[in-house]
Amino acid sequence: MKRQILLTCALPYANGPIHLGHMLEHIEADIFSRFQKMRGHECIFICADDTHGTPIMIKAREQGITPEQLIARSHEDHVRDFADFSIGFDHYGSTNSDENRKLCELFYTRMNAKGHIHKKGVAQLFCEHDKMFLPDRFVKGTCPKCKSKDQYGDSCDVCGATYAPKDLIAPGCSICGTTPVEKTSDHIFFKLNDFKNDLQQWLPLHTAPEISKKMMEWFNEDLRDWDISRDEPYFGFGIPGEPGKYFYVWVDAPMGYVSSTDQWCAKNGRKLDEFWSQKSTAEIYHFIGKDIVYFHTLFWPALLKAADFKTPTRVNVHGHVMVNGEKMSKSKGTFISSRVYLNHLDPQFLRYYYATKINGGVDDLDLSFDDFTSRVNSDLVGKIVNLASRGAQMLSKKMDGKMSTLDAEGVTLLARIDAQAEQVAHYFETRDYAKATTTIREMAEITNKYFDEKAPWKTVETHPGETKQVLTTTLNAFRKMAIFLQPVLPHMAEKVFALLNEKGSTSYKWDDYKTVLTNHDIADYTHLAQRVDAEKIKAMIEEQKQIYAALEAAKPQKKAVQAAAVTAIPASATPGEIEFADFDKIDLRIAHVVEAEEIKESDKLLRLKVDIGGGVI
RNA sequence: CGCGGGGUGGAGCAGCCCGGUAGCUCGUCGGGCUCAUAACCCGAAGGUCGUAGGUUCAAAUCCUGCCCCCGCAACCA
Repeated sequence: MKRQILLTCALPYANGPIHLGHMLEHIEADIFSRFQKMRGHECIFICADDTHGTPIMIKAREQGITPEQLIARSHEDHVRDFADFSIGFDHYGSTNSDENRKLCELFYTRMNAKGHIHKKGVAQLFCEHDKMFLPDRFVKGTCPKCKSKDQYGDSCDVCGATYAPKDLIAPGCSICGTTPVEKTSDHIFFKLNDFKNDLQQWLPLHTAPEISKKMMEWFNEDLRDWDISRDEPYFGFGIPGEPGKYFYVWVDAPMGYVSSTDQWCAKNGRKLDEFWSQKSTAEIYHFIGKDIVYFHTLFWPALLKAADFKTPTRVNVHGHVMVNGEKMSKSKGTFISSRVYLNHLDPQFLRYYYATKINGGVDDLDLSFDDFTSRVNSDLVGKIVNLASRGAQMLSKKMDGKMSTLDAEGVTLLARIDAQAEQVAHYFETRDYAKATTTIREMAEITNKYFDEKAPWKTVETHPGETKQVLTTTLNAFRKMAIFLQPVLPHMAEKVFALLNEKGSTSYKWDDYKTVLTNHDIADYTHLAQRVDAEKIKAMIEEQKQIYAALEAAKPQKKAVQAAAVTAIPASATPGEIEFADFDKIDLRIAHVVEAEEIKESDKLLRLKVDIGGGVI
C-alpha cells in the first residue's frame, strides 16, 4: 500500500546561520524522507524559516535593515546550506508569507468562535526608551536569590532560580540599559485547559514513552491559559480585530508547517486537505529537538484541534549535539556552522557519521572528531567504499570492464545480504539508523572476507573466468550496500549509479537491490569518497574560532558606534549568552561590521554597515 | 527530596523491557596478504557494567539511597 507521508523539521530561526546541531535533525529527517521515497511511498518533506518575534526585530534594528531584509538573507543562507548537505526538501518556505498570515487568522477565528479565546490585562516591564514591552530574556539584572549580576528576567544561570523579570534587583533593558517601568496591557489567551483531556490521551499515543512520561507532569494540575499575543512593536502578524496586538511567534511558527504544505500543494496542484484535514489519512511526522517538546506536544496539537485540523501522527524527538563530549562552545570553536564545515569537509561524512549514531532516542549525541575520523575512514571508506575499488579497478584495468556471472559462493553471499534487507528497512523505518549502518557495515565485512578468501589478484592471469565471477559478485554486493545506504549517502549512490551504468532514472529504488547485474559493462572507476584528513578538522575549528574572535573584538566597538547613532538605535542587545542560533548569525554579520568600522567613523556608520553587510543592498 | 533522560574495557556505542558465562566498531599489540584510498583478513590484551545496599540459586539487567552529566520548569524560536 502506498503511504502518504508529510515530514517536517523544526523551523530554523531566521536570525542565525545553520549549524551542526540543526544538521542533526535535518539529516535525520532527510534520511527518513529518502528512505520512504525509495520504498515507493509519497513523502513530502517540508521546512521553512521561522521569521517572527522580538529577536529578529532587534537584530534587524542593530544592523540598520528591515526585518524583511534580515530574513531574506537568512533564507538564502539556509536554503543553500541545506542544499549543500543534500537535504532534499520538497518545499522550504517562510512563516512570513500570505499563506501563513491567512492561516493564523483562520485558526484564530475558529478558536474564537468556539470560545477558546479570552482577554485579560497583564503587567509587564516596558522600556520607555525603546518604546516596547520587554520579553523576559530582554531584561537583565541581579538575581534576587543569589545576587549574581547580569541574569536574565526569567531565571538565573548561576543558582537556577526562576522568577519574574520584575523580581530582578536593578532590572534593566538589555537593549539600552534603561530601567524599565511596569505597565499593564491587554493580552489574548488561548484556553489550553479546554484540551487537557484530549492532550492527556493524545500524548502517549504519538510520542515516545520517555517523552510522554515527562509531559505527564503538566497534567498534575490544570493547564494555564497560553498568552498568544504580543504588543507592538513586534515583527509578526496582527491579530484580527485587535489593533496593536500581534500573534506570539510560537503561534505562527508551527503554523508554518501547514502554510508551507499549502505552498507545496499550490505548486503541485494538490489540496491542503489531503494532508491536514481531520479526515486525512496522511501520516504527519514532526522531527524536533528535546528543547521544544512542549510546544509541539501541548500547544501545537491543541491549536490544531481547536481549529479542526489533523494532529500529528508522531512527534519524533532527538537529543542535542555535543562536540568532543562537551556542549558546543563558541570560544573552543566547536560551535560549527554548516558553512564553515562545508569549507573544509565533505557533507557526506557528517551524514554518515550522524547516521551511525542516530538510534531514534532522545539521548544527546556526541560528535567526537576522533571518532568521526575513524568512523568515516575505517567503516565507510575502508570497508564499504573500498569494495568498489577492489572490484571495479581490477575489472576495468586488468580485464575488459564487463561483469560476468556469480560463482556459487557468490550466490550464497548475496543471499546472506538479501536476507538482511528487510531488517535494514525496518531500522530505517524506526529511525534506528545506527543499527541500519551497523548491519550494512557487516555486509561489507563478509564481502571483504569473501574477496580475501577468493584472492582474485592471484588468479587474474591464470583463471580469468573465475576471477571475473568474484569481481562480479563483489560489485553486486557493493551495489546492494550502496542502495541500502542511499538514504544516508545520496550523492555516493548517484556515483555508484553512474559507475555501474545503471539504466532508468538517476537514483535507486529500494527494490533494486533484488536484481543482480550480470554480463554488464561498467564505467571507469573514480574514487567515490576521499578519506577524512585530520588537518582539515583542525582548520575548520580554527576558522570557527576566528569568527568568534572577530565577534568578540567587534563587540565594544559596536556599542560605541551605536551609542553615537541618532534615533532609537540600541546598543549591543546581547551581551553574554544568547541562544546559539542567534549567536552564530551574529558571527557572520559582525565580520561585516568590523570592515565597516575600519573604513568609517562618523555619523553615517549605520548606512555603511548596510552596504557592506548586505553586499548588494 | 521538582521532573525526564543518561553514566558499560583508552574512545564511541549495543545489551537492560522478557535476570543466567559482557558484545560491536575504532584504538593498541602480534600475525597474514599485497587487488584496493597505508586498504583488507586473522589472532591477542584490555571492563569489580557510576556508587552503596537490597531481592534472587543467579543482577549490567529488577528494587532503594547517593554521586556525576544532559535537558525541561509555560516570555528562549
